[in-house]
Amino acid sequence: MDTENGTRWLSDEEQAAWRAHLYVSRLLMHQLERDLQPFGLTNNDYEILVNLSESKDHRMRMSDLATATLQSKSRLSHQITRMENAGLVRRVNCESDRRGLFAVLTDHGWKTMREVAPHHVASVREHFIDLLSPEELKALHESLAPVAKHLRTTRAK
Amino acid sequence: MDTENGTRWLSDEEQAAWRAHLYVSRLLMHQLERDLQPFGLTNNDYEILVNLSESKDHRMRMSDLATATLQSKSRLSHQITRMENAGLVRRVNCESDRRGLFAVLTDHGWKTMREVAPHHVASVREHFIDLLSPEELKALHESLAPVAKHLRTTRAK
DNA sequence: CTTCATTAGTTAATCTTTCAACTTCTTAGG
DNA sequence: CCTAAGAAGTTGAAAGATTAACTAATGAAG
Repeated sequence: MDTENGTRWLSDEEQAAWRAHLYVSRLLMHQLERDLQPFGLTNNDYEILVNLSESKDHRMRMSDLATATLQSKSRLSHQITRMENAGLVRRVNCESDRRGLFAVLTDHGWKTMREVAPHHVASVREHFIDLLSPEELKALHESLAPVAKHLRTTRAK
Repeated sequence: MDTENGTRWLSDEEQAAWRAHLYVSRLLMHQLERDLQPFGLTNNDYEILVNLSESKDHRMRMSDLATATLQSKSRLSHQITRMENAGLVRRVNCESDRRGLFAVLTDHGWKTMREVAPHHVASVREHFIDLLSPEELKALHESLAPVAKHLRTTRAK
């Protein structure tokens, strides 16, 4: 398996699997983005709506939201500003920690979420879930779990 | 499986698998980017170097390169300009079609590629390939192949 | 209490990506 | 040939992302 200078290059099968993963994840994101476009949302917008929708009182602290969505504080701050301008979300001060802010879903944000979610799920099904058998999906999940764990711990960031 | 308004929501297992995929692909790209950083390259830079390195005469037409890397012509044009400024690549006119341009690897680009590739492969192994058994990898690849095919045909773009 | 390191979040500057308009060249039809 | 449609690529402006510097509040240690 090893070669010349000691590098363990990828075998053909490894290479092919790796490139398939790259290809699928890129194109998939692209396709989901396209399917959200008619609703005036980006993947980023949608992810934030999901997180807030699933949170108690439809609100999250900026930091927690940044962590949950794997974004930097700065990026999230800009993102929330945009979504605030779009009326999807608003900032609310935190009583217990006066440095802190909540991002809170507005009525319009919640309504948008309820309206768009079915289309988004359909999109995820069409371009991913329904193309795999339940067994394949389970295997995929189980294979990915250790990778996820590794990456989670690796990013001391 | 179906519910209320006729939407086929994701089952718990589907949801978990889907989110694992999202999580892994995002964090993985991030990690690879970080590992390339010491060499002054981005994932984008690297991908272009790979494509040119594997091409005859280390050159590709701009359009083909854009297609191969799934980027818009415009984005590629900017990208190549930056890489040209970094001395990794240069533009060369095409004889047979005078609208056309080749992106060509410079000596420095080729040298950079040879130097960085082993580290990048190590990175891909550490954060992905070596975390999966050969069987898992094969299964993953086989599961993803139809998805890739679907996405390729779907994007009339 | 006071000090100081840390945490929460924003902001300005810079870099990258996207979008639409544009130029130049090729090619298919008449 | 001549013309019009399409392809190859670039460009400038606008939107989004990143980086580093900054403000303000918290909280632990003396």
